[in-house]
Amino acid sequence: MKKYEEIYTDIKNKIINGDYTATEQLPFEKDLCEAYNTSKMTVKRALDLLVDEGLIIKRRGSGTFVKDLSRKEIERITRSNHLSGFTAYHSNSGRKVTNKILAFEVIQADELVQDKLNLKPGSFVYNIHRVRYVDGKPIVVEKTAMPIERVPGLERKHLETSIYEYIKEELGLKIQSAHRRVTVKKADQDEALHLGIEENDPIAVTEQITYLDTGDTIEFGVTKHRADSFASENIVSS
Amino acid sequence: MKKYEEIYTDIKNKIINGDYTATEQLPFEKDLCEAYNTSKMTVKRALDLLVDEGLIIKRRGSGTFVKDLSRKEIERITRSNHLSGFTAYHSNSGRKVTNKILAFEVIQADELVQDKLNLKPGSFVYNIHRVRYVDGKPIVVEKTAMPIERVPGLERKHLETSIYEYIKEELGLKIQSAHRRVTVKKADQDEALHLGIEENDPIAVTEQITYLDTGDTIEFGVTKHRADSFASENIVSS
DNA sequence: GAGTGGTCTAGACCACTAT
DNA sequence: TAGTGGTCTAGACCACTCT
Repeated sequence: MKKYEEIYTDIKNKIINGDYTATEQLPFEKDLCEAYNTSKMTVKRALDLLVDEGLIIKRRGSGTFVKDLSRKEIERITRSNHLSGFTAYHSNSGRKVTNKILAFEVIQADELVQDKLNLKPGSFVYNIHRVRYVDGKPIVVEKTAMPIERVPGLERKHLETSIYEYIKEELGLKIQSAHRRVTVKKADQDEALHLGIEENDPIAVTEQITYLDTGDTIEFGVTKHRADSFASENIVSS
Repeated sequence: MKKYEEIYTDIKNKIINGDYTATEQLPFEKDLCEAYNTSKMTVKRALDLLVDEGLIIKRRGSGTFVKDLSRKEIERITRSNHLSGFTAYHSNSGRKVTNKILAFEVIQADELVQDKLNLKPGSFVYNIHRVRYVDGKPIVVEKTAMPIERVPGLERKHLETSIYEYIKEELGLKIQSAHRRVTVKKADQDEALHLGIEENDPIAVTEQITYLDTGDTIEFGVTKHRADSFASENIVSS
């Protein structure tokens, strides 16, 4: 493990365990350098990770302090959301993910998809339409477009489990980031039917463009979430 | 301006202007060091900002590349949302923000507020309840709790314009970050009335804890948004 | 093997805060 | 004025990709 990760993890654990409590001052960078037998840049980097994560703040001229966080807020940050797919996310909690496939076809990308995925006119994409269940309960209905040449050999069986797993494990591709947008609307008849809710009930809509570590787009997806199983968290800075 | 910010801005502009296009390879770090007459760490830092922002990706052993971004996606990222208050955000677009004050009182923090703001039992907070309008149209209804000792001298007139402005300009405090959570629900009768929508229409609910640059909590707010004027965007990594 | 980006160092100097 | 964190350097060595 990298040195700055070790320092980061160590200090983070001390905050979680209460060795450093809310608003408490951390040792100075100079002292941390000695304690961890390392240089200033490395300590700074470790601390900056904690700043980004929202656990500490730094004040030039004064020192470094744990934020005025409640226990619950620390917990919330701790199990913070890095990018993980639907299947991975829910399976980690020991729940069972199943999918109903409503459509699986290859079509020419329409203008919206072309634009979002930055494709040439006439490009072909998989068009995937699924309802996704956790422990038998419908959670989201999802429409996804994926450029066929970037996901060769995609089959129906992959949709029934996890497309991301296929992309990662079998194709050996790495997903690097996703650009996400959350809005809110009334469920139409179709959405209500699939999600087991009433028409006009509120739903959350997330639009997502996913990128590989090569920088190429791999997916444009629009996901409709049942209101009772949706939450989105993030930390805004500066 | 700091050197790494200059490099960051320069490269960012080149991407926005199309000097570097989607999927194009950037010069190597070594060459950028020469071009900007600086050291590797500084160039790396500038590039890492662009990575965080979602504009480029780096591949060890290969090089650095512009992401496969559409023009619209570049625009979207460009006018990206740092932390800005309601008034500042909407006024920047030349629109007029007004507020209707439904409640302004000092009360003992209830358990929820105590917990979120990490306050001692019995602490007093301002309890503020406002409807906020942009160009006369109701956009959000907002309930905010602020510890009185951290916002001394808050008056009704500040609520009618911008509390953040008072905090920043008159108290000289600096807001550093906010922890946000987005959920979705049906509007109740009260919310519908204030927002000018129908009961049971969908609304977005954001819960926010705001921190000063001292690390202290300054605000716990719950905001109900009209669906037609709400969107939340973010980039998820790793 | 040559070349990329990633980590880390030891230290200089700067901007800011406290006293 | 002393001490904090912030920026920046010049260079070493490592992990990885490509050919």
